[in-house]
Amino acid sequence: MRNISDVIEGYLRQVIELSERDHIEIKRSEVAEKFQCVPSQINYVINTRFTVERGYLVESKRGGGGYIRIKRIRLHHKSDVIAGIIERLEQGATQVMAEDIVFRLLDEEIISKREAKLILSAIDRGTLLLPLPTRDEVRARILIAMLFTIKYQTNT
Amino acid sequence: MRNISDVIEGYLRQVIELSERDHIEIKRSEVAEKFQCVPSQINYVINTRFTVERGYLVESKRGGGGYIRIKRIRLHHKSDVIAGIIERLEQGATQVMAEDIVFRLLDEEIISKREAKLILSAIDRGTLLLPLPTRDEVRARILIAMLFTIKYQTNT
DNA sequence: TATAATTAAGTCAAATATAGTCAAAGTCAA
DNA sequence: TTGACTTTGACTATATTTGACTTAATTATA
Repeated sequence: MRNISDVIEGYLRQVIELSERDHIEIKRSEVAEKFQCVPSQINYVINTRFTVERGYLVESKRGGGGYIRIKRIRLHHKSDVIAGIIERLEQGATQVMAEDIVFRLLDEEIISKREAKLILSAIDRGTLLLPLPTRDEVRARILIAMLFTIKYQTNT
Repeated sequence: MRNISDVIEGYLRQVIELSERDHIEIKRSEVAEKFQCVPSQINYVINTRFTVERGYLVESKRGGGGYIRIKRIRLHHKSDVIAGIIERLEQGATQVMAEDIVFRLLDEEIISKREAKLILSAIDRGTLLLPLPTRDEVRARILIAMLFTIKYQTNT
């Protein structure tokens, strides 16, 4: 038997997922009613699961017509870092340049260690095995393609 | 009669064996109850028998709805799948072939969804932008390089 | 327009529900 | 009879649930 907090978390996530907008609005008392719990349980779920660190922003209003609004946030930081990198990549990328970029992304915690290794292996000169300057051009295109993927990825 | 730790170990192994999923979830107190022992005995069994070296991964959660989750990790399976794929890749890879491989890896839970997207973006014909047959050769090399990375990766 | 009533949401701490750690005591085979 | 392994339980750490009390916004009323 699972705990009710996890169930409510799952429900809210799903509502957000299915929503067209980037935010949802709920009535605390209604959700509490739906799951047969006290209203403050909803606060507990929100405070422990829908945090900024996890990519959510929460606003609310009390009184008549009150609500709790949960918004998904994309860290600007990440997008900006990637956008800047892509720009510099447009001219082609040597292996050293590419490696620096990958380490930077790792450092900024935009990619994981495993992803870093994956990317590095793909852009290695020994892997591409093409003559210059084609090699640096292809390397840049591969890196740009992967960065785009990371940039526009949904937060799951 | 054997000692209770061995009995509990056998029981847990069997539960894992019979489970459809690749992991099981137990309640420490329930298992302790079932075998008439103190709860910490379960920790002892897990710490001495369900270790990473023996191919298990354990996670847990305290508090209401808490659990201990034991996951079987099949290192060999993974290696074998990858080895088989690499062999077939030696001749070069069309985009369709490569995509099939990535989906297979995703299905086998050898790579994550995000990693799959990353790989797919790297090997796309629009990314490589090379004439055939070079393109298929380079694609195969990139894929092989990434698969090697995944295969020999340490479990962190 | 003040003020009171009503309607929501927020806070916080106690009670409860689990799991983890560690060391002392016990067991058993070499 | 010693050393590795096992058993046990007191104590700790963490997560969830619950409810009393507080705060804020809106609506009704004097």
